[in-house]
Amino acid sequence: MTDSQMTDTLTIHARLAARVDAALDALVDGGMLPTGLDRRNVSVEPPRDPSHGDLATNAAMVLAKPAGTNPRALAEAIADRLRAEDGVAGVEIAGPGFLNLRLDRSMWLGELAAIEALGDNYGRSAMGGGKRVNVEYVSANPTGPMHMGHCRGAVVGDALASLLEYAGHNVTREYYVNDAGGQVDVLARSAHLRYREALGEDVGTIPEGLYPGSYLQPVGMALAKEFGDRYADEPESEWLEIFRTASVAAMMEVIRQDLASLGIHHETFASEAELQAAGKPAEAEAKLREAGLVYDGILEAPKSKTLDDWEPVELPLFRSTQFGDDQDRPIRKSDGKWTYFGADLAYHMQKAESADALIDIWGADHSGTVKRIKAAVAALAQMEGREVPFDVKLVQMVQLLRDGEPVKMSKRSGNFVTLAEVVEEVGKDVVRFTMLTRKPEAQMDFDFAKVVEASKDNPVFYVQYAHARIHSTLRKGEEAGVRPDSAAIDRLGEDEIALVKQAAQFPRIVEQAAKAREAHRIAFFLGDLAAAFHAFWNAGNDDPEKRIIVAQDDALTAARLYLADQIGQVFRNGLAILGVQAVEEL
RNA sequence: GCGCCCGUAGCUCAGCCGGAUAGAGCACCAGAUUCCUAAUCUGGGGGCCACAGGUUCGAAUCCUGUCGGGCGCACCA
Repeated sequence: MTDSQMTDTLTIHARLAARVDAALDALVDGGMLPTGLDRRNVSVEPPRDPSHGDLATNAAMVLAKPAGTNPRALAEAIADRLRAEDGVAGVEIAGPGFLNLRLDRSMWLGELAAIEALGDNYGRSAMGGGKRVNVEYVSANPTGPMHMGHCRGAVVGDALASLLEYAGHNVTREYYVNDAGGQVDVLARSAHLRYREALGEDVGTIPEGLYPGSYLQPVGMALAKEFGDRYADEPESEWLEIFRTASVAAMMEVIRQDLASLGIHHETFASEAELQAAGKPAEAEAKLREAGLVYDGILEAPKSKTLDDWEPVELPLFRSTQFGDDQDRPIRKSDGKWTYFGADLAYHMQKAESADALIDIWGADHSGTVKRIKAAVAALAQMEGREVPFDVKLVQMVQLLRDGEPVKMSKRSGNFVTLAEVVEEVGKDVVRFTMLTRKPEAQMDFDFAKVVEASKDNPVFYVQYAHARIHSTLRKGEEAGVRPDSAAIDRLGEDEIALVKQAAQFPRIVEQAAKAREAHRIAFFLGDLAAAFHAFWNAGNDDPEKRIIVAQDDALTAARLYLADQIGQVFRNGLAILGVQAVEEL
């Protein structure tokens, strides 16, 4: 039995969903429901208002219509089945046909045992069924260090990859290296200038059109050391390729370090240059031409602005309009080289060969190109009959603030805030968690002063504080000679059960977040759980009997420590998905 | 002009596949500290879910339109 299968059989939310399902099966056997009803919209989840019970299902409302019966009657029949189940204390029918379930205490206390047994695997799910999901994120151009503009997409992509993995998918984290376009030629020329500088030449100010950043100085020095003055006065044709390869490699090394400082490690770095060298875009073009999806045509002049040098030219165009795009898109330029899109199209087709689903994380400034790339993947389905689900997640800009004032960034002058600087200043955990406290498609501010604030306004801190409190309590207990023990677990009261109920939502939250592909839901769940734990803790301030460590009552203390220990486990598991450390002390 | 994202409390934002009386934090008001970390907690006031239609047993959620904000609209990357 695998870990994820264990989760499914042990956790409350999975068990109850299975029971509702079984009740429906029984009604099908008994002839009350027709066979083959679509149950995808049947949910089993806690009602918003806790007074309605522990769990509610909408099964009767969803199925009544297709079954040709009325919701109340169907609800009665389902309720009868569920009442007979062990651990179900009561079933009520409410409103238009909700079934509200009340569970025995023992069911909830049993969830603590499930957390203990599953440990780091509590919350893992088999939902993904081992499907191969390729998540492409970051893919920053290899022309310099990462800056803050890349940060959010990097974190969002990485957390999403972990989340999907946790939910039972076979995930590949991929970085697409744009090492074939004009910008890497600019990089090579910039490196050549720094190379001459390293040889002792006074290069003055860096000319317009070259990358001015000082991060290229070490690259120039390394090249000077390797080649001496061999290429100092040679024409570009002699050195461009060599310098391009060397400087791209150097930049990728810098980027890998930047990513590592955020705890991000991609399994695959796919090179655009290699893709082209392997003839992939040409292969794709041939296939598409055969299917009538690429033709030679003339592009309309751009509508946004008038270009002086615009001339209508015949180019190979991909029929993206057939898939909802506004315009067909060129895959090659008039000089015969591949456009970015032409190569990207081939790249996505290649990715689709070895994946069951593709996800790209892009900056919102690329929103205009979503349709054409989705068209490319859709074209693949049309040509080969293999449909690969493909999501492009757009991540909005982050506005950097310092004391409420925007921090100015200008890439042109090389004067941008690098990722490394920010991580150095506020720490990896703060950066990661903060980026996940908002849904990715909403704009966000990142205020240096606020994100490092040690108060409950700061969700990073608030969650870590809850975990640290649990840890320190366990330590205190140990000092007093009491260890967590479930022997007296029946003595836990309603407050404790309420905390368990909340923590027990974790597996369900993981599945829903994975399905929606939204890792930020884990962050919000942890924030809520932290609030519940702090409230629970505070009750002990008013009433010493409610403290976790209760004087003169080792059995009860052990039971509460056991509870705290399991809640701590849920924090650790949630934080692990987000790639944030569960600290033991603040 | 066109495309994408956003619009929920004074502010910053959650709100699951349509579900029951729309939530949290900040700010504001009133409280709690002989305490296992008060870096915290308890209670209170505060809403036309931008607006107008539509779909249906039911809409903040789905559809259409309008308004407002952001991003984008090269054979660039």
